[in-house]
Amino acid sequence: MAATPPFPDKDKAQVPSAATGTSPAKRAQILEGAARIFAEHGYEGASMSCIARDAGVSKGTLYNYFDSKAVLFCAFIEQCTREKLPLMFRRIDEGATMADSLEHVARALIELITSPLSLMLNRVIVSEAATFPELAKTFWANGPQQATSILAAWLTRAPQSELLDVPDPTFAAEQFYALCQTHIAGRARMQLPVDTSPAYIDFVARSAVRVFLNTYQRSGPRQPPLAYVPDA
Amino acid sequence: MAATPPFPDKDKAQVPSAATGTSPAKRAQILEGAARIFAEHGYEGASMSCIARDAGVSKGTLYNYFDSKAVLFCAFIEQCTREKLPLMFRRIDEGATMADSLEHVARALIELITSPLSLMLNRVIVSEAATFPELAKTFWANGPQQATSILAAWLTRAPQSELLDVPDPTFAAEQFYALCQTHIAGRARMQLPVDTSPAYIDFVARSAVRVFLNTYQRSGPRQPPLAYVPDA
Amino acid sequence: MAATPPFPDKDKAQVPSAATGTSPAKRAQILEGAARIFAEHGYEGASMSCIARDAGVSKGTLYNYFDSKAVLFCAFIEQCTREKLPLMFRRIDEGATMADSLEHVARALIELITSPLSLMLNRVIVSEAATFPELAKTFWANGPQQATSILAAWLTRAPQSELLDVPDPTFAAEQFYALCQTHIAGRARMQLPVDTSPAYIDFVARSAVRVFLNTYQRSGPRQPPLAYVPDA
Amino acid sequence: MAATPPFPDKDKAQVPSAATGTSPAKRAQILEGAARIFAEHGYEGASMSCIARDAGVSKGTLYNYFDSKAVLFCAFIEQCTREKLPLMFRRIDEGATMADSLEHVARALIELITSPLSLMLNRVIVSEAATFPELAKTFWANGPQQATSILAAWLTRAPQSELLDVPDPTFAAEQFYALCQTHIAGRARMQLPVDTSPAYIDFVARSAVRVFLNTYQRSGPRQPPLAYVPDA
DNA sequence: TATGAATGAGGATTCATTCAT
DNA sequence: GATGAATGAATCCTCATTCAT
Repeated sequence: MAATPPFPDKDKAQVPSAATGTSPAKRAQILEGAARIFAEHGYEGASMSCIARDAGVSKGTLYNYFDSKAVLFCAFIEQCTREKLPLMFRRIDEGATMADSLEHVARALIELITSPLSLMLNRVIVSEAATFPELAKTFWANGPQQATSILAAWLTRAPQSELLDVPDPTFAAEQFYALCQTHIAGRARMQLPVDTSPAYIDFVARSAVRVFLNTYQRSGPRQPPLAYVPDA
Repeated sequence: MAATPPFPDKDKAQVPSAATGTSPAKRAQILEGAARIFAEHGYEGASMSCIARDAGVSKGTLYNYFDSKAVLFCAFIEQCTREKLPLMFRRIDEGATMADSLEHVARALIELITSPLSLMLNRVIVSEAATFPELAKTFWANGPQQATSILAAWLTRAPQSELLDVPDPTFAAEQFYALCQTHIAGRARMQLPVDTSPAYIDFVARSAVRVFLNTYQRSGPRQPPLAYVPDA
Repeated sequence: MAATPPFPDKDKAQVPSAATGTSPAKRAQILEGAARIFAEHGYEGASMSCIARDAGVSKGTLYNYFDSKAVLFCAFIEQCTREKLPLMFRRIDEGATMADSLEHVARALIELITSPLSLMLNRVIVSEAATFPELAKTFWANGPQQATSILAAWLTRAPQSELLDVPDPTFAAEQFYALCQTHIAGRARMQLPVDTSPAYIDFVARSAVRVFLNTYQRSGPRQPPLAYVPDA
Repeated sequence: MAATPPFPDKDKAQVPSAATGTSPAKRAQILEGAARIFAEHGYEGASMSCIARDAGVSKGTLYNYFDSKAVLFCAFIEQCTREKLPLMFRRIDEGATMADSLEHVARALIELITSPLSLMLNRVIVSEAATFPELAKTFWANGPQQATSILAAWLTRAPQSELLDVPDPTFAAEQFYALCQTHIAGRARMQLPVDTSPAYIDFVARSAVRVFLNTYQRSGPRQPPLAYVPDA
């Protein structure tokens, strides 16, 4: 029974080949349409006709700019990932104290993690991770890794480096990043209802900072854990 | 242009199906095939023909046991989620000290999070969360929520409750759960290469415990952060 | 058994279709193929593959021109009904006498009723009347109703109105129409063998006229009934 | 392109063959289920599973009693046609006058023609006339032909034969039968709305009688045409 | 004999891709 | 370069029929 061809070879699009289209404006127009459709329906659920219609071009033009659905999908993910993700966490807003600065970071991370763009990219990349492994790498490098790198670098810079005891800044940054995901991130990724009120985000952020500093701050009294009071 | 295009519903109210298949063995056989295909290709990418072939039954038999692809998918997810996930984190192995016990928990959580079953469920549920929101709920209840509930309950039980200051056990458990995901979980979800050596997992586990206890332990000296030494 | 079987509607609100095909020639070509297959096998018995093969186009093209089998079926019936049926009985050919004129009408009606087109439409419309009630309306309006309307109008126009006593012209026309169906129409509808020789049609037509005028003619001697002599 | 087998050979069921079932009760039970399903969905639209379920037997039993769907369909039509149709017009109820008697006949014919059974048989037989030509013959013989035969015989029997001048009784009966279909029968066959109030049926019946007798009655004055007054 | 699970060809429909205009 | 009609393989699902129990 070597009969029916089992699955379409999604990733045979290795040859960058033809793609004769040249107008950057039209290319961008197509990518915008692709973004809307892929974001809503995922890779398998999106159809090239839909994308063409949404982008306002013909299917022929689509194929002039992108050799295949797979290539278009990758281009879309790469573009979002490279151009939009990094903008969401570029630098650390310094606060009055180190704790203040870290709270800014924590809130920024939570916002990054729960942003529609990030969640959508997470969703489509996770679901196509086996088919397009490159996309996961790019996403990781431009999203989580960039954020933790910035934080790790900050941890080792004066003046905060004076106050901290951080033997492995990368790992410490990743712990902080993990703490910022408490309760919210996993649920958001599965589109389960989540409390994203500013008060709750603030609580999560301050809790993350407190737990982090209780370990990584060089001296000073241990801070007791926080508790969430919804109305506060 | 007289008529609206008439829709040939005709007699949908037949309820011809209701899955007449009854043999539990064959049902299990089908679910096994479905597991392989859904796990590899996701919901949209899997075809009923493929599943039938893989399960060693005809397409007709598939539909004798499951009314539609959606129903089969849900049955598969529900079964994995209800029957296999809870087995992966049932109880807390007590150690000599509270830190030992928490290290056992941390290792168990990391293993749960990085298990192929859990990752696969995560992947397909995330990618179909919009279509099948119930599945996310079930997964959450049987996986992460169960784990954190068990941990939260343990935190409030003597003797460890004597030694801890945990105003919000659920949140504390979720912070611990988040800490256990440091570095590993996000990468694993995207099928990126990940260091899952026992040594590294041990390091992550002990780091989580240390950070956790530095905040939630009622008294005692602050423990300095750990550093990973790969060769150790 | 948690969840209700989720229905994967997902995104039916796409309106991906709307029949993009535009070439009238190809549309006509498809309708011709559809005519042959629907006429022979009826709605349920016809398959889109067959129609595509017969029309000499691919299945995809079929769906570029018609959104579904139901739409194609309706288009086919509507076209036949609107464009071809009315041509078969447009006006009344006046004869030397009123009886002559009515005989022309009768023969035209019998030909209409027994024409392959009319019989085919009758057959498929009757068998799908419950599913596509609009088609029956359209057929009736363009076929029988048009014919009886024309006749009813003629009955009330001078000079024949002078000679006739017709209190209810519509009903009178329908009686005449019914008389023209004597012996032939019912059998033809069931594809039973039928004597459609000109001589027999002539006999039926003249019998209808005679019976009709014996009641509706204002004065003059009653005409005795006719008898059919096959050899004549 | 002698490629795909175009249509299933519906009528290959010539060999009466196996059909090992023997219990007449079970056979009747199956036919009752078949009646309901075929009546509602037609031949193509009915499924053997549906029929089995509706009849309360297994599919295996179905095939023990009837070799195929085609055979079952024919058996169902034959049974209805032979056993139920003739009961609907068995004899002529004599009235005080010949006109009275004919009015009884006319009303009985109209009721026969518009009865659900007759319309259903008409529908399914017409739609499958090409596939099962035998059924049309049987239906005709047991329905319209029987009715017109009885009437033709009555026309030639004393005392009415004395009063009538009927050179071709069969044809005369068929004209009467045709007149009884005025306005109602064609519409009913297409499931178009039809006035079946007793008053209207009465009007149609009396009109048919009047028109008939104005030609076929041996003597007496011409009766003027009737007009329908709904409220009367 | 009665059952109903199993079969697999065939149904309507979709969609990535090509190519003549 | 842009278009969109045409293609046909692949999709989910149905159903007449068979056959082991």
